[in-house]
Amino acid sequence: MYDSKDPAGEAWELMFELFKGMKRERMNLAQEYGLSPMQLFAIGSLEPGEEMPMSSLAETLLCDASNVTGIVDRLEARGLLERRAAAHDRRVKLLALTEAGVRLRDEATHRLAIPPPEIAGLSRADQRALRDVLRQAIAQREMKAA
Amino acid sequence: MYDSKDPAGEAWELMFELFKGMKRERMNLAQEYGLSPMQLFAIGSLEPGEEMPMSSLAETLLCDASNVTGIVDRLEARGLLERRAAAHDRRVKLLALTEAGVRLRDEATHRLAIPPPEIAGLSRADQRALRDVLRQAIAQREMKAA
DNA sequence: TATTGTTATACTCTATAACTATA
DNA sequence: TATAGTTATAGAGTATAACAATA
Repeated sequence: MYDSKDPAGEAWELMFELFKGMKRERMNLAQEYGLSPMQLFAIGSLEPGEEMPMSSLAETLLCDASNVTGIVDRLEARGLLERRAAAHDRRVKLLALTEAGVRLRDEATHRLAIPPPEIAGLSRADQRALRDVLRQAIAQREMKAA
Repeated sequence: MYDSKDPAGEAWELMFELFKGMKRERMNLAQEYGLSPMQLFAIGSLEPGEEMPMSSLAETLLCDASNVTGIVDRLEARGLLERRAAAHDRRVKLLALTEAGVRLRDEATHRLAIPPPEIAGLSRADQRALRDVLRQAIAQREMKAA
């Protein structure tokens, strides 16, 4: 038995199909909360109970630091997060979710973590096989970094 | 042997890790061509040699039809596509890639189709296993649609 | 009457550059 | 001097509503 085509290429192509569905879902979810997709992503990037400098959020969001000012302004006006002073460096502002922010984040994160029908409908054995190969894939990345 | 956690949920979480890397790659590629991510996505959505109504592109892009006017304006000004009259319905405008558009699209599509190191670094057996499970997953979708 | 694409409007995201206040 | 965050600016994406041409 042989492959008519590169299996890695086909696998990547198929994953892209699933990715498109996720994009739509994220847009719908953001709209439900009255947030833009980027605002929802920002909320999701903050860990409840932890503080993150604005510069770190800019890296996570893959955008310039100047954009974060506006994004954070709007989320702060909505009462979902707050700016706090950093103890050791008065230039730095630390971001932290408010109680309302934590609630929204937990709910949204939970809903986005639910696998789509394409994955949920697989047999348990196929789900485990998929998980195992993906663990391998991500492990490759960590090996390379070291 | 048992699972400490839902395998579908963990698989979905791991796929999300790979998606994040793809987002960065798409942004970098668009910037190389001097296009916005959305403009590159629009170019990639048009099949060389085929025509697509603007309304269809709006559906593919997951945005309102009014946005497509501006996106297409900018791509047309760059000489990457053109508007054509539809024979049967004079309200409709058909979009078609120019020669330059086809060249750019083919090159960008080819580069985006290259699997990331996480997938390329898997053993051939793992790549096939991943492909087979993803074929199953997408087949689920088609079964449901019928 | 309904539909396709456009325009007008208002808001958000985006990068660049200049600025403030710290370090 | 260098860095964290802001502001100013200009361009692009976004939805809504109103519109023209056509069906």
